[in-house]
Amino acid sequence: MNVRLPDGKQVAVAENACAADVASAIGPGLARAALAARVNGTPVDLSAPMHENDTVEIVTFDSAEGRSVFWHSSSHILAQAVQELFPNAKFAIGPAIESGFYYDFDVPEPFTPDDLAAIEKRCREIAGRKLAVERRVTSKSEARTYFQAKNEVYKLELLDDIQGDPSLYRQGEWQDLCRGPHIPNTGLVKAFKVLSCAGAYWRGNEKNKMLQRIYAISFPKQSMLDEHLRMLEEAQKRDHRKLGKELDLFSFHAEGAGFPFWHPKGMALYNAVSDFCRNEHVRAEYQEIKTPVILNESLWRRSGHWDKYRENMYFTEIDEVSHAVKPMNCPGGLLIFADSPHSYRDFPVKNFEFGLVHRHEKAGVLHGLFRVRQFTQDDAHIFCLPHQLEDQIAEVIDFVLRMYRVFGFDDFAVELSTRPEKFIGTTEVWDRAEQALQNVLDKSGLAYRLNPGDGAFYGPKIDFHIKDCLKRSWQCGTIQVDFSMPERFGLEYTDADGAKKRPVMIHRALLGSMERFIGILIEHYAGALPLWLAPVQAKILPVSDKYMEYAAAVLHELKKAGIRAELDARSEKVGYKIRDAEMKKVPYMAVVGGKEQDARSVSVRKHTAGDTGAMPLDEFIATLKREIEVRST
RNA sequence: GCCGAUGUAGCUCAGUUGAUAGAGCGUUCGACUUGUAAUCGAAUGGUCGGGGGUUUGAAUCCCUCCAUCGGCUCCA
Repeated sequence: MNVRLPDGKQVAVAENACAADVASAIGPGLARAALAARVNGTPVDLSAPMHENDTVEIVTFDSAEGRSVFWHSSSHILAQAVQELFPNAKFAIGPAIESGFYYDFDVPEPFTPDDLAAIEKRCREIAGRKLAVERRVTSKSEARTYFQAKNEVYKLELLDDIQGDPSLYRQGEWQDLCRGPHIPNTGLVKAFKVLSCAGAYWRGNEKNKMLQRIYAISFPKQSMLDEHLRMLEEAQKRDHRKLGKELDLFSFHAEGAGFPFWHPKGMALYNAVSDFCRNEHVRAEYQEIKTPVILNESLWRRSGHWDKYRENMYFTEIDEVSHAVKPMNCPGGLLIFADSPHSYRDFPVKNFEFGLVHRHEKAGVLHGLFRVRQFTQDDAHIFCLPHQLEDQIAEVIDFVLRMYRVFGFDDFAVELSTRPEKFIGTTEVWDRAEQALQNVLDKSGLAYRLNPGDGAFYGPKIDFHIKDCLKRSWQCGTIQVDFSMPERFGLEYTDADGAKKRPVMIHRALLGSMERFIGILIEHYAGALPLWLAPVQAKILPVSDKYMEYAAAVLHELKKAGIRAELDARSEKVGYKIRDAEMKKVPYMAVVGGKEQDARSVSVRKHTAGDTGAMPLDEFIATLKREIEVRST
C-alpha cells in the first residue's frame, strides 16, 4: 500500500506496515531517530498500523513534539525507577514540560539528595535495559481493577475523568495509565539528569495533599545533556539577582523582605527607563498625575478592594481611623476624575501615573525584582465614551508594542484573561468588556492565548508576558476594561443631549512594574545594557597618574554633555582598569595618556569589542550622544 | 502560606568523626608611573543569620525564629 508524506510524496510499504516501517522506508537515519509519528494529524506510536493513503509524519527529537514524547517517556522511566527503589510510593502525574519533565509522587518522606542520586542512577539502568514500550487499550473496569490492586489512588482518580477506553503503557514489569504516544524502547534515552525536587499540590490545589515532584531532563545523546547543562549555567550568569549585586544596582535586606533598595547605579538605570517612559506618555497625549499611597479604608470598601483584595493589602491607622496602603492606583485616579465635571467633548481622558503600590505577597513567592511587595507601575486610567472603547484599546496595544521594541524585546506572549471567581459587576457587563478586548485582539492580528478565569476582579484583561533567562514567563503589560468602578464611583459626563451618562474606564500598564521590567532588561542584556540605559556609559582610564589632570578634564566634558561617566583614578596599570571596567560591563572605555593629552583625544575601547582606536574628544562625545539619542540596542 | 535545601569576612567559597576560624578577591597603606582583561609587599577584616538548648567544650548536634534559593499555590 501507499502512504503519503507531509511534502506530498508517496511511499510504498507492506500491507501490515506500521509507522516505524514508514521511517525505515524513507531512510535508515530517520529510522534510528524516529520516536513517534503523526498519522493524519494524530500523534501515535511507531508501532501504530498504517492504512492506505494515510499521511504520515515521523517525529524525531528535533521537533518540539518529538522532545515532548521523549520526555514524557522519560518520566515513565523515572516513575519506574522510583517504584523500584520505593515500592510504597504512589504515582500521580508525570508530563513533559518545556525543557524536561517531572513526575509527582506521594511518599511518606520527601526525597533526600542521596535518594535523588540513586533514582537518577536507576533511571540510567532502566534505560540501559532497553525495555520495549508497549501500548495496550483496555477497559475502564480492567484498568480500575489493576490500579485498585496496587492502591494507586491518584491513577484511579485520573481514570474517572477519562472518556472512552483508557490505554496503558508497559515497559518491562512496570506499566502506567497514559494516552501516549511513547518512544518504542527505553534504550533510546542515553542521558538522564535529575534536576530538582520540590513539593507540589495534587492537581495544583493547595487544599489537596502535597506530593513530591521530581524535575529531570533526558536526551538521546550525552553530548546534548552536557550542552544543556552548560546553557543552564550560562543562563544562571544572567540572573538579575546575581547581576544586581555584581553591578551594584540594588539590594534586598532582611529588614524588609520583598522591598527593593535601589543603589545609585540602579537608580541611574531606573531613571533612564522612567524618563523615557514619561516622555513617551507625554507624546501619546497622556497627562501625568500622582495619587497618595495611604487612603481611608472607606475608599477601598467602595472600590471593592476591601472585599476582593484585602488579603493582599496592608492596613494602618491614622487618628484611630483605618487606612490602607494602596495596592492599586485606580481608586485614587477615580477621585481625581470625579473631582470635576466632564463633557462628552473631553474624552478620552488619559491620566498617567508612576504609581507606587504595596501588595502583601506570600513569603514563599518573593523573587528578586520579579516578585516584590513594593513596586511602581507605569499606570494609566483612560476614561472614554463607550463607542471609543475599542479604538482606545487598539491605541494602547500599539503603544505597548512600540515600547517593547525600543527596549529590544520582540519575544513576548499575549493572553486574554476572562472573568474570575471573585468579581464585581454583572456578567452581562463582563461579557461586553471581554468582547471588546477580543475584538481588538482579533483585528490586531496578534497571536494570543485565552486564560479563562484569570481577569482582575473588576474587569477582563489583555496581558503581555516576557520570559526571563530561565524561560520563566512574567507578566509585564496589562490592559483591563472596567465598567464597574465608574458605576461604584458614580462617574458621569454630560452628553450632547444634556443627559448625564456613565463613561467607560481602561486600566493599563505598559512595562507593568518598573522593578520587574528592569529585572527582565538586566537578564535580556546579561547586564551589558545598551548605551542609553547603562548606569555608567563611559569610564575614563588614565594610563598613569601623570595624565590625571587631562583625564579629569575629559570627565568634566563628558558630564557637561550629559553622559554618565566615571574616572578610574586608582594608581593601577591600564590593563587592570580595563579588566575592571569590562567586568562592570561599561559600554565605552576612554583610555588617556600622553598621546591623547597632546591631541585632545581619547583611545576608545568598546565593551567586548576591544580597542577601536583614537578619536578626538569632541567626536567621541558626539558619537555617544548620537547613540544615546537613537537608543540603539 | 506549603514542601525541600541553604545561611562562615564587603564578595566567592574552604572548614574532616564537636576542641582557640581559613583562602582568593575587595578595602587601606607603602612601593611602582604603568598603553588595552589582574604589578609587588604589608595591614585590615567574622559573637560562623538571630534566639534558646545538649555538652567540660558547638560554625559543627537538637529546637525555634528570620532571610535566601528551587518548586507548589497566588500574581505586576
